[in-house]
Amino acid sequence: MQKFSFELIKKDNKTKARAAIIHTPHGDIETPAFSVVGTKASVKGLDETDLKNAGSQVVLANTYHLYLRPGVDVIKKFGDLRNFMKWDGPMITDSGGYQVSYLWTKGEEVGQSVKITDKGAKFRSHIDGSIHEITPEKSMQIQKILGADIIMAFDQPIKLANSDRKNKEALRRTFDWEERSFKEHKKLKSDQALYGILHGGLNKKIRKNFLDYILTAGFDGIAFGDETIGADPNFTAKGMDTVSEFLPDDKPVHALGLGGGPEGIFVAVERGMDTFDNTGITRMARTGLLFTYPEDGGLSLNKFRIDINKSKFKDVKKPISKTCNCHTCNNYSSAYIHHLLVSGEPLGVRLTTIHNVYFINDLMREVRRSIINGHFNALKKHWLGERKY
RNA sequence: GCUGAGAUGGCGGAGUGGACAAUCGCACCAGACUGUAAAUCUGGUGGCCGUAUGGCCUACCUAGGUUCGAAUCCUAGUCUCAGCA
Repeated sequence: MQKFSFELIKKDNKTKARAAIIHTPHGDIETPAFSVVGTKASVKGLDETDLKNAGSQVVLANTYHLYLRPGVDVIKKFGDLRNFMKWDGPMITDSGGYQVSYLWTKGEEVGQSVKITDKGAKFRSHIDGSIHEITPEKSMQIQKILGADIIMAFDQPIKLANSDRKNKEALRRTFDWEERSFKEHKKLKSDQALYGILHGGLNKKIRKNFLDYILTAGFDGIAFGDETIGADPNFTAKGMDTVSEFLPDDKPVHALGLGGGPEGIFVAVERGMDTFDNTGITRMARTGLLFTYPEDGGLSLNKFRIDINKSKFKDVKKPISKTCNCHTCNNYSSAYIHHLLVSGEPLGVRLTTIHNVYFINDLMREVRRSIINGHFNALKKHWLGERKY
């Protein structure tokens, strides 16, 4: 079984964009690459065959959700998550830090709460209300059982809406938690690659300090975190610009929750990101927002997507995209997809998800090719025109 | 044919004399969707005054009537449904 390693193939000479191969015990990831999100050991609507056909190389799953259900004991019986869900390629798991401290904002509003102390995060299960605690150590232990090739340090994300005092505390705690994650990971003698999560918002100094810490500590990779890499590409650019120039050549960089569709991708790739995950790709598919290529009329203005729910598609014979080569576009009309989604037919979700996942993977392949061939900027121009971020 | 119930906006369905341009649901339209408690969420939905906290018009089967005022009360008509035959 091959060990985890990062092999740089080609660097773009004008930007920080780079093509590489992340070698993992369960296969290679040719980067830049998108990791599809299968939080609860499932990419909603798709199985392994669908994912492979859509060009997916790696799947991200979630510690928080799988810990609560089905529980680590069940996964243990299957050896690891990969066997449980029948995915034989590389996997990433998130540490659960994001979920317990961020996704619970909604819960807090209705009286549920998460108590975060230096020890860890105490929270109530959204499934049955039972009380649980995840500490950095426990997150590492759970992630070892889940058995992904790439795992994340346990952190407490900064929230822009929070007070400076609260964020300062979160940052200090995150340093501490990541250090403890690292120690526990060593103690467990796991061959998984542990990424340190890079925080600091738009503050260049904090970001740089954090990066220095991650590098000197010896994490296997860097995960660019917090809210700055959301849905707004301009904001993403600002966040990444704080450290882009300092990213090392010998470590993979992952962008956690990179939004912004194709624009967000170009912004991130040209700032040195190798992999990224995003729930929006599959969620948008479920809600009918489907990606389109420039050849189909996709552009920044329409965010490279159409809303298949619109009644104007109800009798359109053409596929979603005439350029796309996915299973859905090769076989079905826009009208049929429109009908399936509007009628709430499960097949609709499967077909739209196949399309969006294929689209992003295809774009990533094209981006990779362009970096290797030295045409990255030309490709970017083809997609974004003269738009600058 | 008899007896009873009813007719409200695209549909279903509240309201039963002033606070009703009319609760609500669906449908429709628009928007949002970051390390997925998300096939979800938010907003709009008679017309016109560019937008409105505002104003005017047309509206609750039809035609009359009572009243300062009616979707709501009265009279007649038309239609629908249920039971009986």
